[in-house]
Amino acid sequence: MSRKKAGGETGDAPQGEINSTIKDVARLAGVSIKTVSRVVNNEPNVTEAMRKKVQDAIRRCDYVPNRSARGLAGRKSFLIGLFYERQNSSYITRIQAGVLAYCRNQGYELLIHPFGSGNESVLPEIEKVVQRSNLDGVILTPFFSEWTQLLDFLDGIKLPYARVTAVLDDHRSPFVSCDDFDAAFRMTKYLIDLGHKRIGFIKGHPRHNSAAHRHAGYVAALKAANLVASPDLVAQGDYSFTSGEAASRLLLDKAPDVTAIFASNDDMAAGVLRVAHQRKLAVPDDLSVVGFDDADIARKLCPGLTTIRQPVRDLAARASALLISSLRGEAQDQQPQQLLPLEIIIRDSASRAK
Amino acid sequence: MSRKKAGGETGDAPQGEINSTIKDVARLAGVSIKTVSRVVNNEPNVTEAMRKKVQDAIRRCDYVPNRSARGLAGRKSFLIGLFYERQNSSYITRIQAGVLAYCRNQGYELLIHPFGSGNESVLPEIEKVVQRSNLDGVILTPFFSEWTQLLDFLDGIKLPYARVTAVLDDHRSPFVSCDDFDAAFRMTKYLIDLGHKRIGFIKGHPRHNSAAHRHAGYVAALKAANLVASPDLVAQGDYSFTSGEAASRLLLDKAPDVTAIFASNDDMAAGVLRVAHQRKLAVPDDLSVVGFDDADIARKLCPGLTTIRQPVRDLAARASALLISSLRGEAQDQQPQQLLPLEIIIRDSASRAK
DNA sequence: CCATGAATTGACAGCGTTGTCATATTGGGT
DNA sequence: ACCCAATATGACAACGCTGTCAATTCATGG
Repeated sequence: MSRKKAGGETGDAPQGEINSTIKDVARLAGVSIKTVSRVVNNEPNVTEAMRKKVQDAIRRCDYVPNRSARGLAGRKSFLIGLFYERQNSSYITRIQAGVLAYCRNQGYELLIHPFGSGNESVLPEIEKVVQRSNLDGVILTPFFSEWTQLLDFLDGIKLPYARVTAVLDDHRSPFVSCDDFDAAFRMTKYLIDLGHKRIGFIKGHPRHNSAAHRHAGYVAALKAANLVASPDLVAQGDYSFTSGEAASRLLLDKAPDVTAIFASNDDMAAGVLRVAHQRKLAVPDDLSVVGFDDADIARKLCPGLTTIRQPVRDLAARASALLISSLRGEAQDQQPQQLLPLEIIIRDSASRAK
Repeated sequence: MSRKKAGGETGDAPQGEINSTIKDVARLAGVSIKTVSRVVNNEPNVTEAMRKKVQDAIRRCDYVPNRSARGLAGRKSFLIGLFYERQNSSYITRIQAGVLAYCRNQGYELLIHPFGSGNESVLPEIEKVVQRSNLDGVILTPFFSEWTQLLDFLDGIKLPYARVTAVLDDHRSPFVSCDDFDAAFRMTKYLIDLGHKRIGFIKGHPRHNSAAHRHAGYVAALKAANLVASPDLVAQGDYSFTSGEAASRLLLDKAPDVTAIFASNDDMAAGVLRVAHQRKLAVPDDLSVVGFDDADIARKLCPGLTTIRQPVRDLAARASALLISSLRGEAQDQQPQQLLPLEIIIRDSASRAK
């Protein structure tokens, strides 16, 4: 921390050698440190002239407030946590990007906290982390964002949180989500419009709300087109690649006449591709395959995967905004619950049914 | 921060309602706060009996030191940064996991800092981040770990760093690396042993040292087997999927008789797979393809990609250990430069030459 | 021109630690 | 027993900032 500054950035700033403190700024501006503090924190009741003068001094001595001192005095840490399930790198990388993009500008730093999959045994682990990390708030992604026990715990210790999650009807805290149902509906309709009548579906992890919504969208689209939604056409997966392989084998055995398979995420769709390859089914000629998420892998598979793009980065940024504005005690200048649109990305893995 | 504790964890700890401070511990143990501080920080000159007593008190009132106060008083932040290039999610997720695994236990928290690709324009951005974030040290991954200008900057401000990087011969700071040359040599030899004589190679990003080492390993293996290392067999890539596609097209045009292609990483290998698919070349029957990294995607492609596994997590954990021990001012109890082994992972994308 | 309340500014006491230095306390060596 | 060094412990002042509240300035109406 008390490090030397890089020398001679802008022709040797006046006081620019050592990390300057609020006192230096105050002296330079000829005001009290409290006034500097007011300007830094955008507090009201500072005349425009004063604000200008102070900001100028801040710039001149390259002042950056000391996080520790701020935290100590103000009982805040300016640290927010991101809880997520280990794995799932593409998704989480994008979440991180979104959160960082917003938080940094707001003077908050991000502490990432990958945990094992949500079950009893991680709860104590989470408790410990929360206690040590000194967080001002956290951002939750699925499955954590839907895990009642965890939410109860956070509510209990009054740790503010915002969530990225599937649509749900609790009223616990702000959240941001996508319309999984609608997107699955549209994707299914897209396949139907391509002439497919027997469309298989691989469900996601039963614990994730998104899995149910996506499945419901699929069923609704079939119904809307007067197609039968037979259980033979559906297999259970858990959003993992291997579960996609297993489910598609099962599906292909139960219903060898399917001409298309809609996997609830891209990893499972990759599993379907693998199985199709093993069984000498050409994709998309013999079998159309579509996924969900538009993960990194979707464009790298061959054929490129037709899928649904989640605006993950934006979801994360909005969740951050929600969290930070609530940390600031600001009135909800944003709606506490937001629904973002999903976009179908057409690549090469689905084609007209023969 | 000054939050209530979760109620009634272990039958209502004695003083456990509010976050307790060092004073509470001192009172409970009947000693001065300084002594508590000594115990917490593992300082010498504390009798065993005293240490026990204090540790017991700490446990009884569930004490966790306040990060901000520690930072302020000790001029440390207990925050370490991880700088990396945006993109490349699989690799970076594993790096994060490795760093976290080590740092958390040591009482350090991780601040992640993705930046655009290293060029002049990110340097100021990095400077700003360093200044605001209050880091005690940073961990660098390629390309940043090999970027002289950045290292100069960090040296200039005396910010300690440790690196994950390709082998290099500077003596600037500790680093951890893998033997890219050797692994590439062995992989090439593996292909040669499968009977391949015309083996194409796709180079990585010229700025990364690993790219040169991998290429050198390939060339050396060919030479060792008395095969010609013709320039026709080599194409330039930049570690991206699209560059893999482009390079393999070029390669296949220049040297239509290649029976195997060694791509310098898995993303580019995925690009090769895509092009092979487009050109109706069956992999591995018509063309063997191998990659490097064992990224997430390697096992999800079809066919599964034969590649080289980097112990990324371990690399990151060791770099963290190096950094933290230097932050503590400990004598180098570890070698400042470490070389980790690489392992060939055989899947289904390479087979005996016809 | 003065009184009044609102807006602006400042003085100062913490916040919870660690660093420094002074003060016990201990264990040998005579 | 007695002295000295070494070891253990404690008192207290920072660290750089924010919160509180008092002091000052300003605008307004009488």
